[in-house]
Amino acid sequence: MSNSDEGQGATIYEVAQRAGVSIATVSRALRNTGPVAAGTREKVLRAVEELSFTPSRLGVSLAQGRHAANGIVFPDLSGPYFAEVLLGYEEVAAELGRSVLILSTRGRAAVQDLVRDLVGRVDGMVIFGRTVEDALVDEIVRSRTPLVLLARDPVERADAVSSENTASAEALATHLLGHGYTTFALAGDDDRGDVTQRWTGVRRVLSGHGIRPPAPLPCELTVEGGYAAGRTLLGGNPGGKPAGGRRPEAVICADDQVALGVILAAEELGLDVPGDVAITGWDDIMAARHARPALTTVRQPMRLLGARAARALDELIKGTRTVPNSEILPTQLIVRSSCGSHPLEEK
Amino acid sequence: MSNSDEGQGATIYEVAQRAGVSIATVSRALRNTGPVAAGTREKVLRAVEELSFTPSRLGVSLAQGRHAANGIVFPDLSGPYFAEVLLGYEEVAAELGRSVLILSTRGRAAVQDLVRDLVGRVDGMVIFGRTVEDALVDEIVRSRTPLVLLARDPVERADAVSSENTASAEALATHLLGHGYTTFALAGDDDRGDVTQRWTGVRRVLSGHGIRPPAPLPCELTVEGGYAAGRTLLGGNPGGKPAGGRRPEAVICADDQVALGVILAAEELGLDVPGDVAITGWDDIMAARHARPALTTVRQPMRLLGARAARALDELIKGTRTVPNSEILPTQLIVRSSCGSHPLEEK
DNA sequence: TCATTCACTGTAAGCGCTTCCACCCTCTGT
DNA sequence: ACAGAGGGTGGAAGCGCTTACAGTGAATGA
Repeated sequence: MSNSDEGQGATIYEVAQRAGVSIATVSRALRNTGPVAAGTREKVLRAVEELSFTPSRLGVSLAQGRHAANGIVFPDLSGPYFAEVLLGYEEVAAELGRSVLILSTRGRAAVQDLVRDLVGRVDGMVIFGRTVEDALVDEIVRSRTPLVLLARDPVERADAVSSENTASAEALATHLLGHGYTTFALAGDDDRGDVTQRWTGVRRVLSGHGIRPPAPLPCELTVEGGYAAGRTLLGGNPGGKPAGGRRPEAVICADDQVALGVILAAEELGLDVPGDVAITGWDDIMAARHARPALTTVRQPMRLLGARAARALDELIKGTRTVPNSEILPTQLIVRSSCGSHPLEEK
Repeated sequence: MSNSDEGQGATIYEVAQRAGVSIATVSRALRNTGPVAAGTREKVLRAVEELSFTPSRLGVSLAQGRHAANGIVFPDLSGPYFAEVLLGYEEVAAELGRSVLILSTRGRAAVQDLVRDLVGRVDGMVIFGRTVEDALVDEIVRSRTPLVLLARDPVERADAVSSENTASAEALATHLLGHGYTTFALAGDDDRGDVTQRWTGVRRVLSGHGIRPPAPLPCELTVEGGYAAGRTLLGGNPGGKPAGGRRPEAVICADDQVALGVILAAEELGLDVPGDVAITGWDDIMAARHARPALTTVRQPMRLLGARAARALDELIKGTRTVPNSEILPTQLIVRSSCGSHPLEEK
């Protein structure tokens, strides 16, 4: 720490000159690749210290032909779901010595270009659901960029990690049937693959019990979207009547945020939850536990999802594994009070 | 789209060869820098198309001496606060043509090295609160890397963006006094600069009313941390009695997550909120509105915080502005029911 | 004592791009 | 008809690093 103003960073040449050696030796000394005499190493390290030298990442990457970074594309960062996944992803990536570049697509005009740019900056990518259109996904796969698809049905020659949807949806629907409900509504459908799977599970159970499954009411997967959907489904729309003419006994929501919005709408319409209408979510975000009433939902392992994606990507990048792999993580039905009263309520 | 297997991406040399021109011309044609005959441009573009050429980001960056990317360091991505800020940040950064690299420090061993690595990958950095120790911040400043500090007291020669804390804390405390409370507890103190400012505001008001301000009970700024703090403050600790010997009438929490935790603890201890104890948060995260009871809190413009930081950083990087700047965004007291009953309750 | 070996070190060729500079060749103005 | 002005282009020098490859000298074994 001799120089308090190091300016814009020294290069390996200056270090070499100061240490009286060649740049090759400096590189070797720093990366422990190839032999370096103890004395020489000493001199190099001192010069490095004195100049507070840090190798230029750009130079290193260009020479090595790798970025030591990977990217992730998601629709939105608002709401806990994606944040949690990102958390798990970043954690593992860091552990594996990779930086993380993020790209959120919501409301973005030139998604294609942004994604292409991102691809050029990383060794591998994770893409969430249907944020990127199929043609581009295909282009990425063909460019041999390691790719992991998250929460989406697999694609040829790319990995996929997602959490179980259909079976847990069946469990959820079965539970609701156990409450005796016979009229249902589905809120939220964003063309997201995982949501579609959930509806499939629900439909299957309802059909199996002779109930004609309702068409999902599309809405944005946010509290606001859920609120709007809630007004429509529960009768607050201009017509004063619910869509189907009759108010459903239970509203199954695509995720927790939608459910929270529907609860707000119900409250505003003077309906009691779950007395007048049962409401369920999906994800088990923090607010689900703290909501009034607490939300019955399906917990998915959000962090783990990100973590697994990061590991899968690492294998692909390192070439440890070359055959594509598809992983499905288990979920868990969490019964709280929003779906109706229970003798012993889970907290 | 002639070739369905492009392999690992063509270089500018191959494009040049195919177009029958020099790489200099290809570069000029692509970046519109310098004159290129119409016919030539045509040939180049065709070759680019045929090879589906994308300039290597590494090459471009190395030649231009810029990354077109910036970084952000935050303690944790769990919880809505940081996610929201990140959202605003990434949005503006993308708009300005910069990628975003993220680094979360919680539970990370070699933070220093990770941060240094990050610095080497970007044109500028945003650092949250006290995630990075002062010496390193100083080192970054000296290295002339554009730097914006978020939610933290300014440092010489670096920008700072934060939201107002002290005055709104005074408003909050004043409001609570208006309810007639005389005994208070403060929950949460993570050495975060912004929290300290909040306590300062609260203390000032309490002192001004002849109330001896309590020492904050340190706890992690999470729901779990808040729960633990709540048990201690409200009497659920092994001793069976609150810390001060007497249960406080109001618990002012460092943020909403802590408040939610304290509410859980209160509930578990059979206490009514706000009947037996009033509780307030800070941030106005989504769950605050949906909690039972709904949380009185101070809303801070989380997205805007990120957005402003991104813009400030951009000015610094572009050199549009060279003098450091410090910006403080306004906050707003949101009164809901957790602090006591009100004639007309805000929703 | 001499041919080998081997620990060290330097030279230089990339990695893929941008951009200064020089060059050539049409157009102008006179 | 001729100097001068540009438009259009290629050559080549970087940007900062890694890493064959080719030395150098000292130590080894016979």
